[in-house]
Amino acid sequence: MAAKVRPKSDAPDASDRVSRIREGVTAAILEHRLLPGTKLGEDEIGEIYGASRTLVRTALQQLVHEGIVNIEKNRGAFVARPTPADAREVFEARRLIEPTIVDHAIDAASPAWIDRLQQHLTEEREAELRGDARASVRLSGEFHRLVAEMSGHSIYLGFLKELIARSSLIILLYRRHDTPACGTDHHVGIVAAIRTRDKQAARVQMLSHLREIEAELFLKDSAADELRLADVLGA
Amino acid sequence: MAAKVRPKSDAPDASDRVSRIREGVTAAILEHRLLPGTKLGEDEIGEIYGASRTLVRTALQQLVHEGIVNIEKNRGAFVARPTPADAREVFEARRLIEPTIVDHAIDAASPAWIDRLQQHLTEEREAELRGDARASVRLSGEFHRLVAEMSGHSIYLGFLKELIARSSLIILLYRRHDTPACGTDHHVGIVAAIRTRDKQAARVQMLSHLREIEAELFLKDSAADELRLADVLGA
DNA sequence: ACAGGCGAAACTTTATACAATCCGCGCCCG
DNA sequence: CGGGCGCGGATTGTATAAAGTTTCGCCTGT
Repeated sequence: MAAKVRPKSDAPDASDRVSRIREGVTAAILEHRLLPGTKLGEDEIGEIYGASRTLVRTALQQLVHEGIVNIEKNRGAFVARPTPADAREVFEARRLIEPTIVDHAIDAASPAWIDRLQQHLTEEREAELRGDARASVRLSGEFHRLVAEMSGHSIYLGFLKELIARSSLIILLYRRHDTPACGTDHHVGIVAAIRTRDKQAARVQMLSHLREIEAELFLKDSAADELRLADVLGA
Repeated sequence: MAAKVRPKSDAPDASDRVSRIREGVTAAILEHRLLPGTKLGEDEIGEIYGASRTLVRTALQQLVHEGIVNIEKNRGAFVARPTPADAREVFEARRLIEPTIVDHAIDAASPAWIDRLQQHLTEEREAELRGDARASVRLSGEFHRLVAEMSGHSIYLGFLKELIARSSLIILLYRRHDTPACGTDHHVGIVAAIRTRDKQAARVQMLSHLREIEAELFLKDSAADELRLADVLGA
């Protein structure tokens, strides 16, 4: 038998250099440190992570498939800039999928998972209390991803990961005020519904939570043009 | 040595060699010519398409993200082998998404689209009449993709493309009898409902259509173990 | 004769070199 | 003085070569 311990599948991401690049860039986008339209030069990223362009390139291509990076031929890679139409589609898809996800999450709920959710709520509250906007927005997205992981449905999880990443860009582009990206209060209510295994309440609260997020956006196409112009000039 | 006559015109996909590879392999998988577990060697594919391994590699990575190819580290790329659990997830996701898709398709239905659907039904019937199983299974999947394109929702379309490709592998692995993969009759009924803009009927028929496909599968995990074992021994 | 280990071949992975393309800037011309 | 044109730098796309890993065959020892 093989004496060497072989990491069976592509599970460990940290050991893979490509995954480290991908997750680093993803985290930067989810924390609103990389703005839509920012150019992601291959040499530049390669320098940062001490990797060759080959690896950077594969990482960027994965991000393209996740919908948060665009590659223009012979031009390079850029952080994606979702249009208002994209935004509407993303949130419609989330309103369709996430109530079902939370439903399954209740089926799979164990004390360990409940604790995990509770701990996450604490982290969210702490980040909000100390005014750490970057951590707040990241944790808000991670809450939804956590519920999807809980549901155990890998297909839904994959879809939702993509939707969450795009949502982060959308919120950055189209949020009206400086309201928190994702009300922590709603998350508390959802966790409460999961704990009591009240599927109906959980679905309803998830749905209204998503509606409220979308309601805080300003999705007129004119606004997109304004923002786009402003961004170009600012750059 | 290959045709250097590549005019600088950006033809849609044909000029992109990576896309040509990706679509070629995808078509082979959707037509059940490439079986689950088949090794996809880089040199082998590169030879076929007259491309370098670099391009083959990027194409394969895209297919990994579509869920129909697995890459095992230092081992190579293989056609994916969905488990029964994967199969249940895929069909549950389809039952969730496709009724909504057909709903939107009705909103976007135009005479041109109706004609397109009608033409597709004719192709399906012809393929079935002449006993062309490969064309049949391909066209069955394409019908669902066509409806998704009709809906105009690019997010749903992307999700469904992935689900359809995986479904093709699932049907190949777990179909009980040699029943046609996707009853043409159901498609006829769905198109009729779209033509009359009867959303309720369309949703119901799409749902029962998907249920029937799944009902024709044999998704016991024991079967999966047998198959998996056979593969390990055979390899 | 069979089990076990060594070695070579084939493949994937990674890095680097080369070619093609695009953008910016200066020059020339109207 | 303004606009079009062409050249140079920079960046991406592609191919090829070097490096590491796995697998298979053969050979030896018992």
